[in-house]
Amino acid sequence: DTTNAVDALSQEGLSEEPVQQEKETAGSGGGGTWEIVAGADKKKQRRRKQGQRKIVDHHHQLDHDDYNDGGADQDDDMGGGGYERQREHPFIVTEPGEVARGKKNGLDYLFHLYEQCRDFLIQVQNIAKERGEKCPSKVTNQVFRFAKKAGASYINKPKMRHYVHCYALHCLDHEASNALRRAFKERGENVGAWRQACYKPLVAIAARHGWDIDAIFNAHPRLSIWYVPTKLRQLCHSERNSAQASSSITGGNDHLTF
Amino acid sequence: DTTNAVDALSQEGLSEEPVQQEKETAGSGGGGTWEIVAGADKKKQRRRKQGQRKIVDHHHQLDHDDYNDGGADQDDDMGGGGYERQREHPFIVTEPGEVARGKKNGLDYLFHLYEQCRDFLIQVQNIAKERGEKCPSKVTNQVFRFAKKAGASYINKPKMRHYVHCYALHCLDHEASNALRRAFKERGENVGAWRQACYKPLVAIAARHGWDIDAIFNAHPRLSIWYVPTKLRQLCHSERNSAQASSSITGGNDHLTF
DNA sequence: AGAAGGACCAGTGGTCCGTA
DNA sequence: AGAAGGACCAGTGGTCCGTA
Repeated sequence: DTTNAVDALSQEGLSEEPVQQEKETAGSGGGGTWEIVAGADKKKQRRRKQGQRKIVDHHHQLDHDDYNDGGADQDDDMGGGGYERQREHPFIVTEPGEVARGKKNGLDYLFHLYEQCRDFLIQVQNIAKERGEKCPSKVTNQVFRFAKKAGASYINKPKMRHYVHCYALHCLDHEASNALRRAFKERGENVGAWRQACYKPLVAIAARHGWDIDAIFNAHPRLSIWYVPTKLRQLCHSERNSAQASSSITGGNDHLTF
Repeated sequence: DTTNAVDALSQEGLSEEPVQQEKETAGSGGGGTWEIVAGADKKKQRRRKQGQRKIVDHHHQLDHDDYNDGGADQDDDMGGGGYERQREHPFIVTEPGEVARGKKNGLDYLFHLYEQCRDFLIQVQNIAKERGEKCPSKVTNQVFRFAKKAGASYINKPKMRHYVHCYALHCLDHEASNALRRAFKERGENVGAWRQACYKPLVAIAARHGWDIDAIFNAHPRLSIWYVPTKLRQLCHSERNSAQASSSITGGNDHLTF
């Protein structure tokens, strides 16, 4: 029931950013060898590397074809002159069934990405079983790599992990999820605000199920393949503790009293 | 039912080896800087580092007490003069119930280590649940670290992983496991030979269960906390393929024929 | 400001191989 | 030779932060 019709929900074309190349590390001072010897704390330095100034690589403008294989129409302001790298359009809060207009993607499309990842996982699992190899039960790095190789370059780990709990609400309480989307769209809230708001109803669901958020995820066939996000786990934990504290004050009958 | 009585099965005292210290890396040639610059293939080199000659560190003989905290009786030949580091006695093939004599450990003791690991896992799980953290379902590095901190220095990952399939046979077919031990003891075989022989009956069990060795492990409450060893998985896989090939020749009714 | 994602990092699973 | 285990390494889960 993962319909391909939903693919139409994604806006054609992608957001763009200039492709940039890291500057050659040619002698950024005087004695290059000294830097290697002295750079004992490599870990700190590795991060800082990114901070070095970058320049547009004009060579790549020549063999343009090697890079522009996406087929997405480049119908907009490339006036800058630099070569453009593509990013997905940002999400906006849409009602169920609503297609985002302009250079935006809607939430049905977001949730569709989770279904696509599931499909990729199933493929990875089938290949693993065929080969008699270890078979992942969750969406792992291996699955993200597979998705990328299969051409789904718009799927990436940080994005999928970022919205997992939103997808969880969508799975576990479709009506509540839809209502939340409508409310936040009406109020003109941005995606970040909607995303934050998804935590609360999930914590309420957890409360009704003995606070076992792992069991809740695992009990749902489509959700069970996703790792429980750290923040959701932490919220459930601290909320459980608060709930126990207040119920023990009011004389509630949990294991802390009597 | 993890009885403490089994602890008595381990021989008191431990095998010993001199404590040695890695030589200072002081100028192993002439131009130290060149080595760093030229040593592009670090990964190969790191292994080789271990191969450097080592010397006994006589300083440590002075503050002896800091190291000799094990309490195991040092009643044997320390004649060498070097400080002694402890190792577990090697295993020998023993019958069920038999206690190994001399500086050896028996197989009941080996299997008892698996039960101990299970206890440590349960403790780690309880702590994680209490804190609302991710809860391991298998014996992970975290569990081995916990065991070590708890004083069970004789438990380590390479050893436990090495004999997992032997423990699997012990769990899944106690009678076959016991019979194998008696046979190999009688024949005077060493532990390595017995260990190798444990694979075959496991593959036979897998054959009877549709070759799904993961499902077999997971179905057993004590075995499910252990990762399926790579070699056992591979054996099941290749044996399944051979079995299918031969049954399709004989006209067997599996999914490859008709 | 809000947002997408490359790339980093601490700690993992797996086991080699230097040790005795 | 047979065996125990320190320590290594490739690839993981998790997410920061440089990018636009």
